[in-house]
Amino acid sequence: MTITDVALAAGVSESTVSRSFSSPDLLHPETRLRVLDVARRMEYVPNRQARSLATGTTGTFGLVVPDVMNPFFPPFIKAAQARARENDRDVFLADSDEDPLVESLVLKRLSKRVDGLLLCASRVPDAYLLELADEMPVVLFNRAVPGLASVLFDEANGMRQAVEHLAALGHQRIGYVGGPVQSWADERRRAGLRDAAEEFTVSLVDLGPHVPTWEAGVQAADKVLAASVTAVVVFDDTMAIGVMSRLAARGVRVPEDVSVVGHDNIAMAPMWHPSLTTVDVKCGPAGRAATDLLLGMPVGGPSTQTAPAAESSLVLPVQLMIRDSTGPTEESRTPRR
Amino acid sequence: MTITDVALAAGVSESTVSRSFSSPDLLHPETRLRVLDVARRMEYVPNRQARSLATGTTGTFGLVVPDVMNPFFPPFIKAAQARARENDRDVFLADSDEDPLVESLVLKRLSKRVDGLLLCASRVPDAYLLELADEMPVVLFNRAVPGLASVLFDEANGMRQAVEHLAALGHQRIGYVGGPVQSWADERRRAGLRDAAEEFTVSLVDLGPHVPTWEAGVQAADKVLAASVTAVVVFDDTMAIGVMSRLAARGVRVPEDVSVVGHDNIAMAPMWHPSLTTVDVKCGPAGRAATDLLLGMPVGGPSTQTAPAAESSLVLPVQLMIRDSTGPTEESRTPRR
DNA sequence: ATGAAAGCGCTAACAT
DNA sequence: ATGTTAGCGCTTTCAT
Repeated sequence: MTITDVALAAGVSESTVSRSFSSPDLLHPETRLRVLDVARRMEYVPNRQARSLATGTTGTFGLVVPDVMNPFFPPFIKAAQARARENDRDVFLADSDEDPLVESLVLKRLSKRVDGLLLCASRVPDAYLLELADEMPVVLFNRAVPGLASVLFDEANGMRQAVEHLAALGHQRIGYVGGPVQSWADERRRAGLRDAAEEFTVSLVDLGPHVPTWEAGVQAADKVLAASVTAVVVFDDTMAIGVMSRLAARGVRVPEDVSVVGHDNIAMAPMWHPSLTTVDVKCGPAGRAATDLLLGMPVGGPSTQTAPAAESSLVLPVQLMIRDSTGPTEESRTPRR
Repeated sequence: MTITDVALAAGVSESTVSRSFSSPDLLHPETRLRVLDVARRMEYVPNRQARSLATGTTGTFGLVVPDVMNPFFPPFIKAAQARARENDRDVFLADSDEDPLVESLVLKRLSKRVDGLLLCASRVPDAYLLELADEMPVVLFNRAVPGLASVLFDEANGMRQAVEHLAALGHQRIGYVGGPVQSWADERRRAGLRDAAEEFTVSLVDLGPHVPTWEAGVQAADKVLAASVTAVVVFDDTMAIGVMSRLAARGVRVPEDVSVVGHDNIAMAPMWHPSLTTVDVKCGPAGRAATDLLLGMPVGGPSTQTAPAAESSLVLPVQLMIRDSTGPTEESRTPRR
């Protein structure tokens, strides 16, 4: 079933058939309807790759994540592909395995086949991204690069809320179990923590960078104990759960002995015992917003040419969810009256 | 950079350039090398969509899952896309939202743009899948249809191991918290449980079908209690954790009062307290195997024509992981000597 | 072993 | 408002 078949059957030219699909308003409504009807009857569907060749667009965009298995990303992925489909687009998914090298390879491959790129927590250098954005629309998620469009969370505020909360509970020495090196979010959170620590006059102990896995959390727990802090902020919930697991195994009570704050509010956070106090970020809405941003950009050109990308950067609010894993320190515990 | 540019620069015809990429062995090695060198120097990369038009293949396949957010799928997705990339393919990801209607729509869209389809736990009717497989390679995961290639787990054996384990612990009345209706895996497990219950002479209580979410597990927990069983097998780990959460909230001890067995061995299973006894299935290897199966099929034709698909169906072994959520019943507890 | 030429199915000027 | 025509970049007979 090609456009020619339909044209013949409908007694019109190929252009007319083409137009009744691609630019309906250029046609007499009656003609369009008739053609569409014939097409439907013949089960004709325009051939995407042929259209690609002719137009230079693909109706496709690329979605790159560091690790599909990290529960932080699936809500974003789900929302992004849903939004894409609603706009008649398909999405190539690629996993970079948390590796900048793999990521750059993936990007090189994909960039030839898509109209735009949605990059999650990208770990490649700014320059590389700027170059990419010079060829096609690029939207960053959880990573900022001056001049590029991005969807971010208000990391500093999240950390401020966490520290404020812990300080209010009487904690004076707070540890930070860091995330991956090269992670923009981790950098931002470190900065946010530093500022907040100063603001609320608590001391901050850096427990180093980690890959964002449960195992790394387990490993970090011992460092938490060694650092003799009464509270710890952890890069993400997965690690926070690892920390709590190990703490429990060592007979340390949460929150009586150590308070734990996570980040992301993944599905498991409220389910864990004790339920995890965490910075709630809305990944679904973020995925939707990022996709809309991308779809709103003119295809075929640099993502920077039309709108100043800085304008199209979105900072989503975050909210500390206070649950059972944080509590007052022993000393500060208010005596019952 | 088009093939013409390279041809001009290398002083050969377009055909020669084309061949040096697509059918290297048809060329004089020297020519091929020279052309390839020029191409590399010019940063020429063959245009996929143009090739698509000419050959009718796309270098792409579709991966459809019911729910990206279900932790069962990410390992499969990760492995599949990795394997695809290793074979110079890209993958379209689509989420069907556990909805057969959405799934069929997605399938209709994708089928025009891919060389093959990898369908996870598909919920559409057999006939629909057979029709699809008549047009292109199709591989099923966690779903069997006579005549179609699939990658499955040995569901019956998993359930047999679970029941055998529980029976050995002295349980005589076992509940089953079922999975989604329309789910092939759920049907198989039900059948496996029935057989095993007979074999080990225990009675089985059907606690009904559920959507595979934590919330559904929470909800099912009360039914578990009402059914006065001493052990329960749950469709998947996510639900099993929901069951345990609610059980704990109601003051019911696991495994002292009720033993719980999950399915899938998701990352969270060993982390939960008590750690979850579960049927371990290898989703990563399954994803790899399924992708290999798909890539091994001749593109452009029905997936059934060459090899009898039944032959190309893979049943992967499963292994019960015994952890803390299962224990002997109070009565059967061996007295200390 | 290589070249010439005819498309693959569609879109987009350019006519009319 | 619709038809004509010339490609988009590549592959693939068919020649040589």
